[in-house]
Formats: sequence, structure tokens, C-alpha cells
Amino acid sequence: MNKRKKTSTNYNNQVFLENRCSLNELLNLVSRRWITDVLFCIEDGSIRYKNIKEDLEFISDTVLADRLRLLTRYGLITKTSYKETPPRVEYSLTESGKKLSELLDMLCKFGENSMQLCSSSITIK
Amino acid sequence: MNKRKKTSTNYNNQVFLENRCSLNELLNLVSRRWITDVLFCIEDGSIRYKNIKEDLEFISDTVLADRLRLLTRYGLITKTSYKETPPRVEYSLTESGKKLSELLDMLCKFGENSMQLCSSSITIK
DNA sequence: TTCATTTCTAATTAAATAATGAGTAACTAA
DNA sequence: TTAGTTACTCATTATTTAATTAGAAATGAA
Repeated sequence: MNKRKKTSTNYNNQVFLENRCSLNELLNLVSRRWITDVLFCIEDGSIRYKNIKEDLEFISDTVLADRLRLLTRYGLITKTSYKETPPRVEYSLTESGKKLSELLDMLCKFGENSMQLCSSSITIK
Repeated sequence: MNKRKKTSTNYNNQVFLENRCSLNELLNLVSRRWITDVLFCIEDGSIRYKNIKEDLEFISDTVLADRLRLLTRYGLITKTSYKETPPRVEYSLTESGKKLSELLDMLCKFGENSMQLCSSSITIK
């Protein structure tokens, strides 16, 4: 994945919003495609790269690797590597990850019960 | 804003994820830039287009108009237009919007207390 | 020796999203 | 009659994000 340009309005606005309210930073992480699904997969016992890939049928390697990296960096999951061949790597939720998962469940229920979701992908305009 | 291409993997994956878990649809809405800020502005009493624009210093007309349209379409805010000149339009949160705002507050607190947010904008890789 | 396995990375291309800049309607005040 | 106000829309461009394709390291099995 490529670097961001740090001299654009786009970038400045993101920084502005993150400083304004940290929710923006959290949402910015949590809304990346596949990321909550990866988190839930691990919570549900698909703790290896390959398992997650099987569960999430269409996820690409690039994105899966990236999402695992992000979740790890933000302290939501931990990674354990065993020195075997072929490699074995296992992931699990941290306390923080479990807490987030609960909050996301609440959001999910809200979506199902209290909102008219328009079904399949917002068409702007 | 332009139309989406409906024959891409990108689009198909989004539909796949939305069908898998409605959280994805909700996040897809709620994570658009400025949208939660617009919601909170209205909740805090900036109920007119112009007020919101002043509060959110750097938001563009295109995006603000779009976010108001989305929030309205998803039943999170209501719009009241008065036939005056210059036009007067007022927005307010629906019950659903208030509920969402509460959930977002919880998420925000989680972010502040239980997570090491890396501060200002994720640099992937 | 060649192939397969797992967990990735790197470079490129495609698509989505946000920003920019201009313009509109309908009236009012100067 | 001209300028000013509010709440927008439209077309274009810039930027970000996701997908595609290829490949690598480290070993064991055939």
C-alpha cells in the first residue's frame, strides 16, 4: 500500500477531524474494508491467516496482511509466531479487542433494529 | 459525486460484506468523512446549513450537502424547509439519530480510554 | 531435485471518495 | 439595477483505498 501525501487538503482535513474528536481516528481504522470481519473471525476461532482467508472468501492477501498488521499495531489483537515450516502464526483478541467487539455488536444490533438500512451499498446522489 | 461501477470486484466485495453483516453497511455510512461531526453539530444546536459550515471550518459544500442528504435518507435527521428568502432549512436528530449518537459516544470513550490511538492519521505500512 | 505449504511483501492498476471551482433560485435591501 | 443572502447542484480533478499479479523464505515430503 502506498504512502499518503501530507500536503493535501484531504490529509489536512483528516488531521483536523482526528484532533477534533478521536472518534474519527477510531472510525478511520474500524471502517476499513474487511477489518471488523477479520476481528470477528479471530474471535470466533479462525486464528490463523489461512483460516481467516477461507472464512472471508474474497479477501485478498494484501488486504488481509494489512488488516492484521493494523489490528496488531492498535493493540486489538496479538500475534504469536511459531518457528516451524511451513510457518505457523496465531492471532487472538486482546482485552481491548474484546471490548471493541462488544461495542461493535451493539452498533450492529442498532443497525438491524433501529435503522432502515437501504441494503447493498450506498449510491451517492 | 459519481456513480459506482457495479461490475467490479470492489463493488461485489462490498455487497458480500454488507450481506454478511449489517455492521458493514452501517460503518460504511458512518465512517464517511465529516458525517459524525455533522450529526454532533446538529445535536449541539447548529441546525442550519450555514451554522454547520461555520462549525466545521473546512468542510466543502459538496460534502456537507451530501452528508445531510445521507443522514436524512437513513432517517437519522429530519429536514424542515421554510419558504422564505433567503431560504431557511433546519435539521434535527430523530430518535434513531439520538440513539446512534449515544453509541458513537461510547465508541469515542473507548477510543480515548482503552486504545492507543497512534494520533493523526494512519500511515499504512 | 522439484513441489507444496504458509504467511506474508512489493509494484502496479482500478475504483471510490473528497476537494475545487463555478453556478443557480428566489427574493430583499441599497 | 446591482449586490447580497442561503442552501444547495454539477462537472472536473486530486487523492486515497482496494484489487491484481507476481514472488519470496524456509523447510519437509515425494
